[in-house]
Amino acid sequence: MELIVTEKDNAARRIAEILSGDSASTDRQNGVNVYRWGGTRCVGLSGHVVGVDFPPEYADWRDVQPVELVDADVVKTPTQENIVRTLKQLAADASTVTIATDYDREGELIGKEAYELVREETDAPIDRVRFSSITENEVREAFSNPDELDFDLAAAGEARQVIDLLWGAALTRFLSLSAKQLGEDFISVGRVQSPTLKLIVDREREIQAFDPEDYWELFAELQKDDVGFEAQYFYEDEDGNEAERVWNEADATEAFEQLRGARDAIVESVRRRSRTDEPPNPFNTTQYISAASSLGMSAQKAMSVAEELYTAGYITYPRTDNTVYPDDLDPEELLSAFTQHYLFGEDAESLLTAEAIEPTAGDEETTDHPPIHPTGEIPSKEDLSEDEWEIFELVVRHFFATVAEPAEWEHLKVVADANGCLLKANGKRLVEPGYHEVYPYRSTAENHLPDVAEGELLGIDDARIEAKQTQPPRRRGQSRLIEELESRGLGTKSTRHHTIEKLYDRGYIEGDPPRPTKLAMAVVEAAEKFADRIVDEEMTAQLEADMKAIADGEKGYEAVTDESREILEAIFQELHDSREEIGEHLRTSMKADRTLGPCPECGESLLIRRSRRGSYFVGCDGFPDCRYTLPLPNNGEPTVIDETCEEHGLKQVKMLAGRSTYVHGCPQCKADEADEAEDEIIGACPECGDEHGGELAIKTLRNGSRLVGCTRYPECEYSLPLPRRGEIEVTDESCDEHGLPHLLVTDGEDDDDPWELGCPICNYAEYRERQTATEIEDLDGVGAKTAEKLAAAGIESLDDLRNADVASVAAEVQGISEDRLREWQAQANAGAVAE
DNA sequence: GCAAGGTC
Repeated sequence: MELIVTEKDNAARRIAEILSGDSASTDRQNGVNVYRWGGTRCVGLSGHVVGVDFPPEYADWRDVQPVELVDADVVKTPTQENIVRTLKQLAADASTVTIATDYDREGELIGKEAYELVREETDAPIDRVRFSSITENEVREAFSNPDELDFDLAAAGEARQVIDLLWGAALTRFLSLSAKQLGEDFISVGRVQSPTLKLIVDREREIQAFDPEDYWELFAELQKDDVGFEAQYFYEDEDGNEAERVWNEADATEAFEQLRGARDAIVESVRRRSRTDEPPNPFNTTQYISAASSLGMSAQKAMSVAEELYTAGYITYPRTDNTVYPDDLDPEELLSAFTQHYLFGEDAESLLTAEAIEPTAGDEETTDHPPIHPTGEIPSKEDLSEDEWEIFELVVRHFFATVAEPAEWEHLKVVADANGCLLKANGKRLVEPGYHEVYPYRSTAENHLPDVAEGELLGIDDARIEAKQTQPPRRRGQSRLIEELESRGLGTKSTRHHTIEKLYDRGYIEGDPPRPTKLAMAVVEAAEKFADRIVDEEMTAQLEADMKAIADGEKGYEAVTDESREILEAIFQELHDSREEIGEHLRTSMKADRTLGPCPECGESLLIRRSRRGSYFVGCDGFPDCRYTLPLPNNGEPTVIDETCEEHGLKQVKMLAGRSTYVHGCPQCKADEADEAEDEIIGACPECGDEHGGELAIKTLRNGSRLVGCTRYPECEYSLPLPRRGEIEVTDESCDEHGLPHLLVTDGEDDDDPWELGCPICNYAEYRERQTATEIEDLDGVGAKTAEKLAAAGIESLDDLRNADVASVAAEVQGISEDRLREWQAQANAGAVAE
């Protein structure tokens, strides 16, 4: 039997289709797809199926000195046991094995991992094929000219794995131990995440150190006949450049007086030029994320939607660095796939009428995957969620744009002299819309100026002066950060968005655009002082150079990893004496991130704390001497924001709970409001009204939540949730079914359009129903398609998922692994706790 | 429980 091993199931299926001429059948073995035709079997891995780690005796952080990790062994253990078992079973019966993992460094290493697993079972020959896209020609060509595994290239990847583990684990443990943070709030550092964090911290330092400068700008309205247009004052600076900002007030006032005295303005010059506006290059991952972000999608969301569309077969693989379409992509053919479509048809037809179709191309041509483009298979809009359709359309239109004509703009610059003051006005007009006709994501705003000629006299009106200040540099948004990481060679197409997400999870950044926490500033400071390499992007550059040397056979794996161990060892010698100091610095900063302000009872600080049961509350730093506390809401993670409550001098609290993130405000105010609020009785309790006379009342709790609850609480726990915000009004209307009055919620901002909540029992029932309908799709990486598949397997709500037998669901649903399901199950359970 | 890199 001949065995073919690919990097992922999707690749295995497509290769099987090509090589078998569509005759392959699918078996499930240990829950893994195995494609079979004739005497051939083809199986897909799931990326790395083994992982590197320390031997078990290093597992306990308290028993092992972090420095001991520097010289510890590193062992490989299976992480995807079902796949490893299947691979070995297949290998035992194989007469030849072909490794067909992705054509890049990590693919070579994944191939070597498969090689070693196969070698445990058989001496059969193992060869390697390489192809840059899974198309009939490329695949057939590759399989008719098999090559050998490149062990040097794989060793380069192994060196990276080991160095990342040693540095990451040893320094992470050191920092966590020194700050006595061993639980889930450990303090992590790594070769990629820490320079990324430093990038964010450095920008924050620039902002903090920024000293604004005053300047003035002058404007006037020029008029030709009845048409007015704005013009701006400018002058020639010392370097002979055109400048608009006047840097001292006296000059500005003088120029303004002069401008104000102008009766008219004479046109000095009119310059027209045309500018070509080139269509975008094919999408790599970074550019795709960036485009999706201008549609308001986070990097994480953009990637999970793209993965959905990819697994469903509508777009190509979404993780790629490539910005050049492969030769075998026939743009005409792909366009033809859209000509019959009710939405895309017209655009596709018009693009096909061009004389020659020449796609744009970027600078990066790689061998792993083609740029992201539609496959030609078109989903119906109803089958996709809104986000999925939006992204599908983006990818289709982006492909259209890459084969469309450039646009042409006409720029017009008018310079006029007004009483000795020079004024300029810029106009632009889109002469040839070109690719904009099929790609509506970029601005085509025009600025029309009237037709004026040199020497013409124009009216002048409305001269004004504006005092301004220079602004600090802006924080980078997520997609801007990812672009920055790419340009600095940090991380990879598949990891950059995870890196950012990790910084959020670790409590290093908050908000959007991300801002560093005090802890992040302290971690970067500590690292800069004692282990500069870990926050320096140079470490990646050096590693890349070493990996290249290993791949080229110029350096050995041992030499590179030994050298790295020595450097790390030296760092630990430095760190040794500063442990206390570093720990203290980190702890102080962490506390600062959680501090609200003075305790009203004792004057110490009020902090966000966590009870032993895991719920958050506000407690005094003077505990146990001072036992002052305030409650917090029980959904989400509290975080301190900059706004301060003037009455209590406490910073406000924001609750991070994914989609339902909200500002809780000052916890003291919330508690006071609840203490003052009177319960308002609205009817009998449906649980205990008949028997015990319990009544339902609208209640406000000290943690800010409101509910309809029984007056016999805690004997009777019947309750219905109410919204946190807005004024609740009890109306005269009542519910036929439950006998309770209808409620009206008036939000301060939107007085005219109150929310008719209705009967609280009916409202809650409807709310639950809506929840169930969308909750599955709220899980990471689940889109409409996957939700549909899960529903077909009987999983329609989070409750279903919590109670599901993962193994049997995985066996029933194609393309969803047990691991994935387990992750979702964990998310569903975490959600249950948060509720 | 640590990293970063695959994949889902």
